[in-house]
Amino acid sequence: MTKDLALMNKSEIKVIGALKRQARFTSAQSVYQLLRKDGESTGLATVYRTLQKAAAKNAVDVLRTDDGEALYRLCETGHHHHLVCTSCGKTIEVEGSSVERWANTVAKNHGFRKVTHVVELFGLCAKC
Amino acid sequence: MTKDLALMNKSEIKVIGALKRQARFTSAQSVYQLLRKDGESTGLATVYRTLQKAAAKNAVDVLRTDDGEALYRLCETGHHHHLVCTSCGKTIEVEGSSVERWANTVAKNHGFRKVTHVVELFGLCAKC
DNA sequence: TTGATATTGATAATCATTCTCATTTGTGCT
DNA sequence: AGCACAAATGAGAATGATTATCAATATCAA
Repeated sequence: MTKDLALMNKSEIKVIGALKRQARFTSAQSVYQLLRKDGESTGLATVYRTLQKAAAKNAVDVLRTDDGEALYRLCETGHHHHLVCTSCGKTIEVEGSSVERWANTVAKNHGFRKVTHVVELFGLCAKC
Repeated sequence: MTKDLALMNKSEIKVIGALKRQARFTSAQSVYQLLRKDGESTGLATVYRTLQKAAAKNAVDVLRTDDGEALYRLCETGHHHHLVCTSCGKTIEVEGSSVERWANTVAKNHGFRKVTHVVELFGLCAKC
């Protein structure tokens, strides 16, 4: 969920605001370009700093392209996963309670603690 | 599963062979260093080429570190997922038929085709 | 052996991300 | 308002994994 605007400083408002306007996962570089087009003077370093801080506190979701580039997205709901169209980038947030249970069971069976999981789905959407 | 050695050329044998000796996910840079320590003259570019080709045909598994570095691993079984210790790197291959079913159902419900999924678990193993 | 073709290793080039640091901005205090 | 000091910022350099380039080398059929 989006952090209350009142709790953000000016840079965070600009960066997260720009991200909010994107419907799909967007790279830090792209966010930087978008801000520049809007006439903002925000620096690239600030964009990276802001996005990483936001990701660290789960305010935005992150995933990686095949070549390792980090993509960010401001999501609506709490914990969820994504179904992403590899052609047009359309992204659907999906629930996965069965996956959560499975992950916890597997972890417990092997004596693992503090387990987190990465679950993302990719494919071609109906239109593509 | 490992491609038959007879079908590999010399470079592939060296690179995949070095990877085979590693118990955990290993970077291309590390594989290169390992080969050098063994006195091999294999070039860095060849290591990258070989690992990527192998990954493309699912002969090795790939995952990414938090900073985007690609890590490779030669796995035993067919399609599976991993439970990785974030401290020592110990990796366990796990099955997830329930996850596969969930992924297919979700994809179908949203009209997606040719769906693939990324599912990895991270945590602290019993020893760490 | 010979010429066509594919592979290789050294090295340079790319490019996202991180680091550095001088400057600006924010904040509490008087 | 004026001031001291901490935090945030932006410009540009530095880093480091990955790619691209290309001449040298290995492969192999005829």
